[in-house]
This record gives sequence, structure tokens and C-alpha cells, in this order.
Amino acid sequence: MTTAPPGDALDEPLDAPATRGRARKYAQLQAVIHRAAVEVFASDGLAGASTQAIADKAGLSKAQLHYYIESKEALYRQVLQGIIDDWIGVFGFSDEAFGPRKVLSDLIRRKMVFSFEHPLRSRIFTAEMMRGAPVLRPMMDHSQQRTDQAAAVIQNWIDQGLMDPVDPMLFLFHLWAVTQFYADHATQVALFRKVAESDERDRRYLIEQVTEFLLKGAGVR
Amino acid sequence: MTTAPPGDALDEPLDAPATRGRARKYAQLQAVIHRAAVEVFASDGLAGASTQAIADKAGLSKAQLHYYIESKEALYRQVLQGIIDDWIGVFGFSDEAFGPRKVLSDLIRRKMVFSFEHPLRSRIFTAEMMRGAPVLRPMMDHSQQRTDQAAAVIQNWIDQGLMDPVDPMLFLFHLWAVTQFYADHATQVALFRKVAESDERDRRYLIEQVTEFLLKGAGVR
Amino acid sequence: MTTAPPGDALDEPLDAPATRGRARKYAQLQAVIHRAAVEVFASDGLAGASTQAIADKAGLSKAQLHYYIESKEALYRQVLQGIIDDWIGVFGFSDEAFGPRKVLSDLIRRKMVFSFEHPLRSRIFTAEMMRGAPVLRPMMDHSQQRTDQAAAVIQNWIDQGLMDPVDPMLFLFHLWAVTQFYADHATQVALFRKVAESDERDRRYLIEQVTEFLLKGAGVR
Amino acid sequence: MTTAPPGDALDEPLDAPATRGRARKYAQLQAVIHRAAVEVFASDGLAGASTQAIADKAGLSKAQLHYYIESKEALYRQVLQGIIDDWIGVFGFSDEAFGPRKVLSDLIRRKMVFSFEHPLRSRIFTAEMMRGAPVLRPMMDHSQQRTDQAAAVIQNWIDQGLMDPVDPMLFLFHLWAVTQFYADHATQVALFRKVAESDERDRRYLIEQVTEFLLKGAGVR
DNA sequence: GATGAATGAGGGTTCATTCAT
DNA sequence: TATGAATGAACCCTCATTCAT
Repeated sequence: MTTAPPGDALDEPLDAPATRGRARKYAQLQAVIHRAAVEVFASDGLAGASTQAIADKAGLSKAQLHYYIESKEALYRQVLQGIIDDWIGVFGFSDEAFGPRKVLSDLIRRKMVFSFEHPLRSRIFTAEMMRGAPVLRPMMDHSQQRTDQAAAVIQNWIDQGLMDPVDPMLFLFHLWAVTQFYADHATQVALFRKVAESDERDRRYLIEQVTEFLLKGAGVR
Repeated sequence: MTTAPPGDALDEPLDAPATRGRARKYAQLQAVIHRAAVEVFASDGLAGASTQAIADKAGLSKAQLHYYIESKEALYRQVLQGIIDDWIGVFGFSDEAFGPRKVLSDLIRRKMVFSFEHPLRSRIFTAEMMRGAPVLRPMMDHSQQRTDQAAAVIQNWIDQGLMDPVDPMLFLFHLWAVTQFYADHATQVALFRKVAESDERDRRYLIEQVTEFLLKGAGVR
Repeated sequence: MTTAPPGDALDEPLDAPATRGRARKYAQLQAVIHRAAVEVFASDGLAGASTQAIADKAGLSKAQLHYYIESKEALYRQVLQGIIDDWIGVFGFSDEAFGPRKVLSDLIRRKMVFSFEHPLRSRIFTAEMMRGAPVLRPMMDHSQQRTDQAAAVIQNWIDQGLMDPVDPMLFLFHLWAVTQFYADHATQVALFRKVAESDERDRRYLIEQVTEFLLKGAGVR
Repeated sequence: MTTAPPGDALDEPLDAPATRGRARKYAQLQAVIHRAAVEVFASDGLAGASTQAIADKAGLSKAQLHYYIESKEALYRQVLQGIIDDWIGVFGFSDEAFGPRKVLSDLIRRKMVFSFEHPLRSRIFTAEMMRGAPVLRPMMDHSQQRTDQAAAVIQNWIDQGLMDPVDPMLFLFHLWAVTQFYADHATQVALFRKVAESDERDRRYLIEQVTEFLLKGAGVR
């Protein structure tokens, strides 16, 4: 489960100091750009995002930004790639043998934590999905396959009487929909609940509630 | 429950025939523009949508379009207004006295039907929400209040032992999240389930499954 | 032989006066743009030409120019198309039966006149050729075929003993090279000969000299 | 007659070994840059050529290239200078006393060989001429004078009855035009003649044909 | 020397909106 | 009303050149 923003992991191989310093700076800049891009893409979308806005947010000139990126679309693709890379860690099932309660609780918790910590990324992903995933589709090789596997595991659990006979795929949808909601609509959630965002205690409460709701809905024992 | 696209309801007050004809044509054009705008905003977003694209889709020239609308943003606001107007019909609780099973089932069914029939509108709404609702916020006067009322009703039912003691607001969120998912991610849903969209029998199946899941999750009796 | 710049031929079908006036203005503007483009492309090349420069020379704003053209490349293609259209009239052989002296003299005169009257167009063509004709190639359908036919006619004349046994294709090249020179290098020609350009009497002299030289070189009787 | 690409002639004055090695490397690099520049300028023109493309072709970084050249225009000027230096060797008349047949045949052969071996340089020159020679003009000090001398020689021959009374300057133009054609339009020549470029036997044939044509055209005895 | 980084000016093109007819 | 035309502000991106290391 790697939720660190790209570029924050600074364990590069040791090198000549000069090179290392330069590479380090380069990586930092890339990270800054990445973060800026996430913010702008999240609020304005691909079409609405201007490289000027990204450059400003990153503290660069527009020309400087374009020195570091290939194109706006490439930067967007890179952001998406970072997201689906993260998804893998988040969405991977742990050992099926632990049974649905443990495995699904873990999954839900990871997903909720991701929602709390990376709401912008989550929104970019949802927005891309809603557009029909024109950019993302060619990048998602195994997602279908992985989802089918997850559904099979759930079916196994059902067959073993460990949970109610729900439609496994739909259950996965619902799990996704509910957990994702806390990222995509974080502002509204906070507003309606009159609770400040990012309250640690509250997050635990939400995870609890969501977990209980989802497991109960599927009759997980 | 009004799911008809705005502009289709043509029960204008009777008037002088000439004026009525003119007004009628005007209303029809507005409806055409509205529909075109929904399509374009849904797939390209506010920033990505071009008035040219909307005009093309409406069969008008760009200048003609701008004659009928105040501005692109105003048109967008109008579309959003149409959506929240629809929401009211969809989301309104029927008489609390019927109890949670009946009331919530009805609500879920209406919401699912809306998802099936107006996925584009749903997506525009979600996209706007995800941006932090910069345009929508000033337009949503009573939504907070209405949601609070709904939560109160649910709390009542809980107090009466008609359902498990869930957090009412969270339950509403989850209900929203799950039903909305079938609109916002219709393409993906169809893809993953290998089912053609818009199959009537399948829609009934989905409504059933979703209803059961949500009610069970809240322990509705 | 049509050497008029496009847009000058104003024999459009009669129409409603308003439309005709508008169409007329449109055609005039297109002609102005075309002329400006010819000048700029001739002196700066495709890559070096800026739409700003073309717009300035045409007395338009850049945005206005782009309202009338599809793109810089398309405008360039249009210019090239105009040139090869003209070529056809210039280069077409009259009736072979008149014999080489008459037919070739006519051709040379036409080509020289074109060089005098459209040196810029000629240069654009040569420049495009020198680049390997990346843009022009797909537009030249029948040039090869037409040239082969011309070569065959010349071979016929040779077989009939009407001219020396020169390589027909090479003769065509030389004819082209020499006549083209007076367009492509008009400035230098004037400079070296210390003669003002565009002197009518001098043009007749040049045509005479060139004709005699070329015919003698091929031993035309 | 020096047709070697500039920079290839490495007979620099002997010097201290270190300096000599350094100077040698410097000269080699200059030659590499020169060759790369010729290729890029020939196909893209001055405006269309990018220093990046030249650097790539020369195997240097853009910054490195700019360390070795003063500016893009200066490099272009340098290329032009190399070309006109070559022209001198190619175009110089041998001893007038040998008579027009010998002298002109030699000149034509040299010019044709240059066309075959340096088509790119030839094209750059022609392109510059067609633009009106804005860069070249200030560099061509003696060309006018030299051409006048050549014309005088031809006039002499005419006066001696060694060739027909053609306009000497025009004859030089035609000589230039025809021989140049085989460089500037090498691609089209090969295409139209369905002959592979750079065939040694064919080159001899072309030189023969061109020589005969030009001499006959001027009635050289 | 060589290289990554930076920059200012411009490149072509699009667009929402307005205007005149 | 409806349409062609016009406009000014952006937009994404490139480039020759310079700078710091």
C-alpha cells in the first residue's frame, strides 16, 4: 500500500554528488509539478486546466514547466498512471483464507484512508471515468481481470456460506461507490455533517460506520 | 417525480395565438439547446465545452446560440438548475408513516430510475460537486435543510426500532453514492458486467439488488 | 492559360444582391489573403512564414486571418494548388502537327511570360521542389504522365527528323530550367544585366533569345 | 577545383602538439557542425531550421552547439561562405586561349560534378537567391565583376567567330540554370527518368548531353 | 568544455462573445 | 431573427539564446 505522492520516495541509488544533487532537484521539481497538476486537474479537468495555472501553482514559468513535461496531456496521463499505480496497492486482496470479514475490512480501511489522504487524485480518477475514460482506457491493462478475480474470491466465500449470496460484482461496485464518495464529495460531506475535514478521530468513526454498513449489506459473517 | 427533460413540459398559459406560437417555438428552441448543452457539458465539462459544439448539436449557428443564451456559464447554471429541480422530485420522502422499508425502497427506485434515464445530468452534477460546487453552491438554498429533515425522519425510525442505529446522514450518503454510481459509471458497469446497457429486465434486477443491499446495510426491518 | 490570381474571376452566378455582395467581399478577401500568402511564402518559405506576417500584409488581424483559412499549411497547399492549376495552362502542348518550332516556341513564350508575371509563384514552386516536394507530391496526380506524353511527342518529332536526336526528357528539363531561371532569379538577372525589371521591350528580347537558344540546342528545324 | 566539404581539408599549420591536438579537434567539430547545418538548412531553410535539429545531426547538445557557433544566422552565413568559396573554384575560367569548346566543356563538367556531389549546398544557394539574397548579397563582393569578366571573354570568342553571337550574360545564365537544375531538382530528375540517383555511368551521360546541348545552343564551334 | 536549466519572445490556433447587416 | 465577420484574450507549445554549475 503505497500512498506517498510520487517523488517523495527519495531512496535513489547513490551517485556522484553533483549528479545526485541534480537528480534530486529534478525529482523534487517533478514532484512539485505533479502535485500542482493534481490540484489543477482536480478542480478544472483536463480541458479546463491551463498550463499557466499549473506553472503558477508550481512556482514555475510556463516555459519552464514545458521544459519538464512533454505536454499537458502527457502530464495528465502521468497523473493518471500514478493513481492507478496507487490503486493496485490499495485494492489488492490479502489472502482469501483470512475470510471475508478480515479481508474486506482491510480493503475498506485502505480505500477509506486513500480517500481521506488523496481526495484530489480520487476525483481526477472519477472524472476521467465519467467521461468514458478516453485517456485512461488504453492504460488499464489488467483492471478487468483483477476485478474478475476479486469477484471470484467473493463468490467462493458465498459458496462457503461466509456471506450472503449477493452479486459479487455489484458488491464490489457498491464498496467502491461508498468509499469513493468520501473522497469525491469530501467538501459536501464536511458541510452536511458540520464537521471539520481531516479530523483523525472522525476518520476512524467513518471507517467503522462504512465498514459495518458494507459488511452488513452483504451479510458477511 | 418528474423525470422529463426540462422544456418538454409544454403546459404554458394560453395566450394570443401568434404569441403562443412564437413562445412555443422559443420554448422548443430552449429545450433543444438545453439538451445539447447537457450532452456537451457531460462529456467535456464546463471548461471543455465549446459553444460551437453545443450550437452544432442543437443545429444552430454559434451566433444564434448566443442570441438565445446569456453566456456559457449561464447556460451551465441553467442546466444545473434543471438537475436540482429534478432532484427534488426524486429525493422527496413520501409519508414517513409508511415506514422505512416502503419509503426507502421507493426513494431508491426513483433514484435508480433517474440514474438509468438521465446519466448525463447525473454526471454533470457529480462533476460539479467534485470541483467543490463553485457554481452550484449559491443555487442550493434548501438542500441542507431538506437533508437534515430526511436525516431526522431516519432518526425517528431508528428510535422506533424500525431499523438499526446507523448514522442517518451517513446512510443518506451511502444511498446516494450507490445509486449515483449506476449513472456516473454506466459505461464501466456495462463493461465489467458484460451486459448491454439499457436492458429493462436487468434494470429491475439492479434495482432489487441495490435496494436489498442498502436496506440490509441499515438493518431496515 | 489562366494567369489571373484566384479571386479575380468574378463571374459568379447571380444571386440575391445581399448574398452576392457578401460573396463578392468574401472572394476579394480570399484573393487578398492569397496574394499576401504568396509574397510571404515566397520570401520566407513555409516554415519561416508567420501567419502574423501574412495577416499584416493582407491588412487583417491574425484572428481574422485564421477565420478565413483553415491553417497555415492549408493556405500553403492552396497556394501550391493555384500554381499547378496555372502550370497546366502554361505547359500544355498545342497540336503536335504544327511541328516543334511552332509548338515549342509557343510553350517557351508562355512559360517566360508566366515567369515574368508570377515570379513569386514560380519561386514557391521551386522551393517546394527543392525540399523534395513533401506537400506537393500528394497533389500532383498526372504530372508524371503528362511529362511522359510530352516526351513522346518530342520523340516523334525526332523520329520524323524535325529536330536533333536529343534525350526528350532532358530537353524538357532544360527548357524548364532556363525559363524558370528568369522567375527564380529575377532579382539577380536584373542586377547582373543592369536592366530595370519588367521592361516590356526587354521581355520580348529575352523571350527571343531564350527561344532561339533552346531550339538551337535541340537542333529544331 | 575544390569540391571537398569545408573543414575536411586539415592541412593546418604545425603547432605545439597540445594546441595542435586541440585545434584539430576544434576544426573537426566545426566540420561536423558545418555538415549538419548544410543538411538541415537545405531541407528546412534558414527559418525552418532549428538549432536543435542541427545539434542532433551533429551529435551535440543544443547548448554545446551554441558554444561553437555565434548564432544560427552566423552559421548560415558561414555555410553560404563555404559555398561561394567553392563556386570560385568551380566557375573560374581556364585560359581563354584554349577556346570556347574546351573552356566551356570544362566549366560545364565541373559544374555538373558539383551538382552531383553537393546538391544540398546548391539548393541552399538557390533558395537564398530566390529570397532575394538578403544574407548573401553583402557577402558577394566580386561576383558581379567576375561574371562581367566571363561575359567579356565570351564576347571575345564571339568576335573571333568561335561561337554564335549570343548574349554572353544570358548564355551564362542558361549555363547556370541547366547545370544547377541537376542539383536543385535531383529528386524529380531521378523520379521522372526512372533512374537511380548517383549512377556513375549515367552521370557521364548527363554531362555529355548537357554539354552538347549548351554548346550547340550557343553555336560553339 | 559540457550540460541541465531557464527565459522571453513568439509560433499557430481556438474561443466566447459582439457587431453589422 | 439569423448570419457572416470581427475581436481580444487566451491557449499550448517551441525556440534561439544564455546562464550556472
